[in-house]
Amino acid sequence: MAVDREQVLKEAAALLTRRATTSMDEIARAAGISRATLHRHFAGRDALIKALEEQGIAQFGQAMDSARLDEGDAAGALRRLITETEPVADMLAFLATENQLFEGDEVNAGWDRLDARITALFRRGQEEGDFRIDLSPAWLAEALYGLIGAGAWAVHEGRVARNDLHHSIAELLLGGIRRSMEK
Amino acid sequence: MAVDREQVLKEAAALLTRRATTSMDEIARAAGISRATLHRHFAGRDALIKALEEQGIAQFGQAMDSARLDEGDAAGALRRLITETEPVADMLAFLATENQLFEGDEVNAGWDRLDARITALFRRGQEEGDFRIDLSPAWLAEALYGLIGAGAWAVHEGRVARNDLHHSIAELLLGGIRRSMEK
DNA sequence: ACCGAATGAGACGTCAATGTCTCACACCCT
DNA sequence: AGGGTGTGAGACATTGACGTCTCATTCGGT
Repeated sequence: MAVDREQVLKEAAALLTRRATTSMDEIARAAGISRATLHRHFAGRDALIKALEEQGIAQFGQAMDSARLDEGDAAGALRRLITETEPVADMLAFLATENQLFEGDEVNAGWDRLDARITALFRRGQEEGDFRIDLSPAWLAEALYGLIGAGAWAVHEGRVARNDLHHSIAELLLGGIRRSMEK
Repeated sequence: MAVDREQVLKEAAALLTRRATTSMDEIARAAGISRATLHRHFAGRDALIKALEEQGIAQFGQAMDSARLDEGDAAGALRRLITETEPVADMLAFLATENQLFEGDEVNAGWDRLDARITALFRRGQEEGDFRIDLSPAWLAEALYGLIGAGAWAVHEGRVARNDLHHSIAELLLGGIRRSMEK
């Protein structure tokens, strides 16, 4: 009976996002396996975290591929990205919350690559005259991560319906809060 | 030489936001004091966390008072809030990131009160026709926390200038990314 | 210059989590 | 039925952080 590695990581991400000090034992029990088995699949806590980061990065990268960031207008690409991102929102929330842990060079490099693609998307939007230029691409990228994290958290807390998530994030990011469009 | 309790808490917030497992020793050194002194001022880690939460809530509450959330239009109030919030952004980032830790009833109640005030502000904006109504006040509140946290982090990383912070947050939140104002 | 208070450095004991190991059991395939 | 694999349960030593304590030093006010 092979352990579902992906499922274990998903549980771990959910727990660690809520409480970074969650013990290996708690993670194991949440995943429905014993601590011994958890250690058989992940050499240790560090290895688990690293696997989590790697999978998160891989999934985020796939979401970006699926979103075809280079096609169409930047706003549409951003909407697609947010939609594609939804299934891995927990993972992303973990990455955004815990990216301070990045100490491995590879993981760092992997994240930098993703970040560069996001930043480039915002820059493209600005160059095409679609996005305002008084907000830096770097900030917009950080804001996107923050909103995705906040969204995942809000869903967890039941403050936002999961179905509304992309809409909530995309509309806020693209259109802001204001109802009327006059300055 | 009285230890600057407030400064210690601020440092602690910055560190703990980045890495929740930061040791007492690291916090002490970051604050420029010895571990012994840190323990003299805070009975233990739990006490430190609690003090952090309490001060964060108190400071956030003061920022809300200073912002006079009930005066003028909601957008203006929100701008004032973000401006007033800037000095305690680290604290707020900690609260927003770690509020999952809330286990003490008092702390929880205190946060709920603040959250209610923020939510009420967004609701007022909607009722006055200033804010769009397809985004729930609860989500807007979460988004605000997320953006403040992301902003504090971005400043830490040098990706955003501290002086640009309120502008970056307020403009994004109020106006969104789009340059042009047509739908 | 002096004295009390506060701090820094470090030495403990304690404890929870970790990582490793063994052994028994359940499952699967032939 | 039988061998192989994967798992659960638990024991065990190790590690690192924690909390407490002592003592020398420094700082600050008078």
